[in-house]
Amino acid sequence: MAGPTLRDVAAEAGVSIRTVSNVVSDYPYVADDTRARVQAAIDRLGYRPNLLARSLKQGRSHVIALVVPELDVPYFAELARLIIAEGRERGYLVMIDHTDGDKNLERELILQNARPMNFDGVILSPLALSGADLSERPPGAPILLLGEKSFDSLADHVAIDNVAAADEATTHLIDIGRSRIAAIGVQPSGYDTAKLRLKGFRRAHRRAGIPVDRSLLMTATRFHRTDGAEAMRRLLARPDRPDAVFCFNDLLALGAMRTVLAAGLRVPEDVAIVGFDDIEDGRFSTPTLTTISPDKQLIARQAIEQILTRISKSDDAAPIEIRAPFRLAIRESTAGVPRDGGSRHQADRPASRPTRSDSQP
Amino acid sequence: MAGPTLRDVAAEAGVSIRTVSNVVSDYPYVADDTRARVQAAIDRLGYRPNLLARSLKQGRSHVIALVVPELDVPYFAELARLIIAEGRERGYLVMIDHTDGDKNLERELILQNARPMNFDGVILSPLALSGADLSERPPGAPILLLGEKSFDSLADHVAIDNVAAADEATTHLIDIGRSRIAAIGVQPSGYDTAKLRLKGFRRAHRRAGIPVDRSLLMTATRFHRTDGAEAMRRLLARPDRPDAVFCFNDLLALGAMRTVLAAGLRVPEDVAIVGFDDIEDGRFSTPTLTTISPDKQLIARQAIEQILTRISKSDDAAPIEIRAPFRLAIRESTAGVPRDGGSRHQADRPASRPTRSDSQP
DNA sequence: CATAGGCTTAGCAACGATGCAATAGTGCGC
DNA sequence: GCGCACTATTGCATCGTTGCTAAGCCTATG
Repeated sequence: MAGPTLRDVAAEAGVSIRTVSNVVSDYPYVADDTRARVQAAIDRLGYRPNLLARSLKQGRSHVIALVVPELDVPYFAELARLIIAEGRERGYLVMIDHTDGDKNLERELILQNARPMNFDGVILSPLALSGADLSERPPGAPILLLGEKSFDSLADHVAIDNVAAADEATTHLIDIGRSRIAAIGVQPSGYDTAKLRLKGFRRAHRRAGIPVDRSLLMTATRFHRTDGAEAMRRLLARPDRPDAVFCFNDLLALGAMRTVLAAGLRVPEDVAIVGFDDIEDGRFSTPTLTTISPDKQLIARQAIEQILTRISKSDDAAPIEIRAPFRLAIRESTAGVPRDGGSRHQADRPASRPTRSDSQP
Repeated sequence: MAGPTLRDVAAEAGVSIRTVSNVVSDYPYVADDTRARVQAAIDRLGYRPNLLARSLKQGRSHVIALVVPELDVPYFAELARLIIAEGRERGYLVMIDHTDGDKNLERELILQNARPMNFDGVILSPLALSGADLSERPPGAPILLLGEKSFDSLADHVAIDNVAAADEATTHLIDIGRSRIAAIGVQPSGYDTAKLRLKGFRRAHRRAGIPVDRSLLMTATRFHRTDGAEAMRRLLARPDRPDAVFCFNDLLALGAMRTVLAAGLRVPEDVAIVGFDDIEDGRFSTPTLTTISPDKQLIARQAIEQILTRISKSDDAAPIEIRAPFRLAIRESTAGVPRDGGSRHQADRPASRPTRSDSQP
């Protein structure tokens, strides 16, 4: 169970523990034949350094934690994968934990006291974390936030410009001729993401001179398919249903799409849909989903790079804010089909989709 | 950066380090007032035990690794979430890593030498790992395999009965009147999962007295949507296209479904589709996806329980095999719509789906 | 009154590694 | 011939914690 230690290798090679350590850590002043002898002993015994002991001594674990609300939400899974990969390239292990939505407060607290496991840093994708929570954090491993700018930045963060992105998505709906546009994903309070996306939604309306119908702002406690489906059901039950929906994430959008289609309506002809996040599902739904596509690869890289900088330099500089790029991926769910008023049941399903503004894998 | 240690607390409380340790670990023979004094000091300083040091001393890290091929494949993400949760309940941290498909061999090897991080155990979901690879593993942390029975079991494993499940899925297609049934996901070699599912597929045919058309067995190098879409494209290009498809996982099925719908055909009327895994996407696709639904919750629990048993008892008993239950979730993609020969373009989209054998969230 | 036994506290060594710096041995220049 | 720079190897202390065990005290019991 215990595995060989430096001591065992030293005995095997007939040198001191220290010399073995020197070989392992590539210390230059080791005679060639000694090095060879030690290496042979290492191979023979199958020695592997005990990272726990090394970490303890060095005061650094080479592990960073990634905390997301829910790992099985595709956006987070995709991001987690990229962050793990980025960390690995730099010799860091990434430990994932999830807060399960609302329980986050308690979990968050545990993570702010994250010293226990000796994470060298924590990358946190907050749901309902306030600036106050952050400021109460005891000094320890650096924290980096993914997503929203949490009030007065008390920590680094990496995010796309949510307002601009939501604006662009909404403007796209306006551009294809929609005017009764609903929003799904509005949050009661505290959730920065939703706030910023709503802000962009409003801004687009303002610029286009279209009033926002407040009754079309649908709240969603969580950002799952089922919430999107439910919100859309409420929307369809109204006499004056919307002709487009901007959903604050792709899962909401896919849930909403399901409801629209199951009700016998067409997407985008009757209801155009735009999502947010560009998860893979949306590239294979029917119709495929128009969505805001953040550059996840870049987000992952910048997050890791920035937190490693903090770690290595114990950098006390002011928190920085990193803007990652995004683009609007236009697909079939808004397919540029012009709004044509009453002819609601004109065609069957088109045999092949006409426009394809975005590559389909 | 360093945080207070036992020593600091001891000084603060005016007792020995050992006594503080006794308080922290709930040793019963500590005088009440001493305990109170120490606790106060702990609170005042914000002391948190250093788990690295504790692990080093105890020779146990309370971390287990979960290695999956790809974290952003929904099935694995869902499973990972459950396993993390199960581990957490038992005081274990679960560290996730992914092998990225084929690179797995090298990564696997690293993980078999997983001692570095001092994982107490490794839960591995292998893609192309052979029994030989396993037997070469140096003795160390116990390994548990998720999924297929890898030849002569050299490690515990938890899995559903893939042959029976594939059989049931295929039989369902036969029961609703299909006879030209394709399979998507056949693997060239070495991949146990695919082999077993193909075996069940054949068995169902044999029992029903229907010959298997080998040209309908579609290989797929990976199990992604795009592979399913591509395979289905090849199938549809044939003059004698199939009337049903059994896909070896849900992603393949969703990709295949996309292709069928984009070609202007109907699911299930023209082509019925069954998947495997029951990922959430399939419950919200249109049509919703009939699929084999393994009891993931139970798989996660049993995997954690079994590996913790091995860890705690350093149990040398023979490897055991745990069968998790599954069921066939019948949804719209096979919706019991009877096969009606030529009338391919009969109806428009049904306004509301007729049968609903499975709950829709 | 002596002794056993329970309570309470603490000292020491050790987990496996590395930082620091000392000890030798060699070759070189002046 | 001596000091100095450089190479090669090593011992000791230490990271923060816990296992083991001793020591002191107090109470109950024969």
